[in-house]
Amino acid sequence: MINLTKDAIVAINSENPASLPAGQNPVVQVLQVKKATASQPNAPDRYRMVLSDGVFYMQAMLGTQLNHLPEQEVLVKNSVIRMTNYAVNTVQNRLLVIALQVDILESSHEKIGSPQNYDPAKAQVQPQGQSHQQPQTTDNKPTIAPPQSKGPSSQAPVYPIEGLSPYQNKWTIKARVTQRSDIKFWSNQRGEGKLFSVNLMDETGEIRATGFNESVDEFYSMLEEGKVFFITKARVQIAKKQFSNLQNEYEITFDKSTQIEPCFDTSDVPDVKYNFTELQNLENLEANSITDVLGVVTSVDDASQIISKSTQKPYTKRELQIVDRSQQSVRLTLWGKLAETFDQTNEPVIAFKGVKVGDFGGRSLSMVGASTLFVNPDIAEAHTLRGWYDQQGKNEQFSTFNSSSAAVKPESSGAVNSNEIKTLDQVKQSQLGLNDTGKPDYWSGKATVTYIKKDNLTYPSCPNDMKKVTQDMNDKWRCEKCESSFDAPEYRYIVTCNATDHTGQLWLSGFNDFGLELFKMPANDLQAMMNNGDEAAYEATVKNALGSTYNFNCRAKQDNFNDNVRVRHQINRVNNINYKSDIGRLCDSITKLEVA
DNA sequence: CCCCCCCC
Repeated sequence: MINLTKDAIVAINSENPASLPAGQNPVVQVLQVKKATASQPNAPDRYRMVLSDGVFYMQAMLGTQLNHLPEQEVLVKNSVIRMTNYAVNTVQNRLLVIALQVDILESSHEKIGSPQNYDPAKAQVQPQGQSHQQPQTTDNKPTIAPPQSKGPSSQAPVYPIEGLSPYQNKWTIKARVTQRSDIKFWSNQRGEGKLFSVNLMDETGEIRATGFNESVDEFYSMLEEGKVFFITKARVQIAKKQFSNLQNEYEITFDKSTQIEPCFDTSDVPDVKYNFTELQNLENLEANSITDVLGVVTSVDDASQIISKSTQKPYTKRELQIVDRSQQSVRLTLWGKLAETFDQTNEPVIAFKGVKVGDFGGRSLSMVGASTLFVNPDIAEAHTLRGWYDQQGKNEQFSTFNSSSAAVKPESSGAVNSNEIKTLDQVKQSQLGLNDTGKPDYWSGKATVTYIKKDNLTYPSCPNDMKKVTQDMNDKWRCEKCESSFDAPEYRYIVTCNATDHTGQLWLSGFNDFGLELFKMPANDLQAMMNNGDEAAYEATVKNALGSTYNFNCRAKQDNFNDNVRVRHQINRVNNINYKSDIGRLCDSITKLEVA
């Protein structure tokens, strides 16, 4: 037999929630649970409830994070629940409970008692906000300590971020600034102004807050990253999810009445929380999703300028290579001021929060608006990674994602860790590609193109599937694979070349991407020179490509040719030499020679 | 009231 908490409704409505018997989390019966009419088209569903202690009942709402309970019919009419975390606020002069965390004690139970509507006027309850939060582990802890300072903290009780919504307007949050943007100036048809935003976090959740114009002057310098503040009297609005990757349906806008003051008792306000994805598992995430990663930065490119195709604006970018214990390496792009000022040369461990997963080159990462990075964070995972990398990771091979097959075949990726650059002689001596399994080996090497086979450098291909097409009797180009005909083929490169380094030479074959890099023009253009009889231009283009030096990323695979086993080296990708990091690599190998 | 997050 379940007992409802005696006088729970009176206590909840009183100014002193701790007056609950023995400070317990109230056990109440849900007399009704119904989906509320949406206030806005894209607003999340909200569930209204009527809660009873057997004597009185009152209106309540369910925190949206608990929507799954009624949706999965775990919480239904007449369920008995224990509210382990809830908030009370005034909406249109009526008191409303928002259940933030509940235990379902009984899913369905007969109605207990004959409760009456609780009338706050009769009970002389002041219609003012209340907050009540108790750790789930103990039933006897007092409620949140009353704020000591004047100003915002005395305006309204401290309220969990998770419980904020447009339905209540009297609250104070106690939150840590986990990220602060630059001040941004905008100008459009509707006017101009400046703004900034911060990410705020407490034990229960995160929310983004934005300040415009005067609020920038008033609050920007104060809201330093990492510090904790009491914030009150700001607007809570539906978040535009397409622009936010924080886990909150709402966001805050500071306005003229907003009050913010620093808080020095910060022990209960968490730092940034991470939910790291191992780099190898990035292939399981969808492109454009947002995640956190932790990696050792093994190389840092120079900053460079790109022009956005859509806005024609220039942006500074800088690419890093990061690795982790999943033996995976991935490229990560920094933008703007961060790209310009990033200066980390000692292979730091960096925690990235809220980076965007892209599918360029298989998988890539990019910092976006709400992303943050933390160099050498003092968290357990970072220390573990540091130890592993220094002791063994730095000598290991890392897989890279690659555009054709990384997402489905991790074994097909290869090493491009600059530590793993092999000489061509090493490639031959270690007989890469020759093994019993028939599986390819992957290698990276720095070499110079010294010879290119001039005949059959291009082939006419099908625009649909890149397969070779042949000219039929009607001068149409026919693809046997997709059974279509075309007026003209799309020429693609198929390059056979000789690559040389200081230890020897090797035949390599590469395809269209390599040809584009090598000749700086589409295969159609090169073929046109041939077709137009401009053999000199053709020759000059090929000759001009000789002497190109790259870091080659190759696949070595054996095949049988006239009963002879031989190894073919196919170019997966070439990278231009980053001279700064290449010199570092050469210096390292000189040091190793000296030691030996 | 911004809301672009880029490029290979």
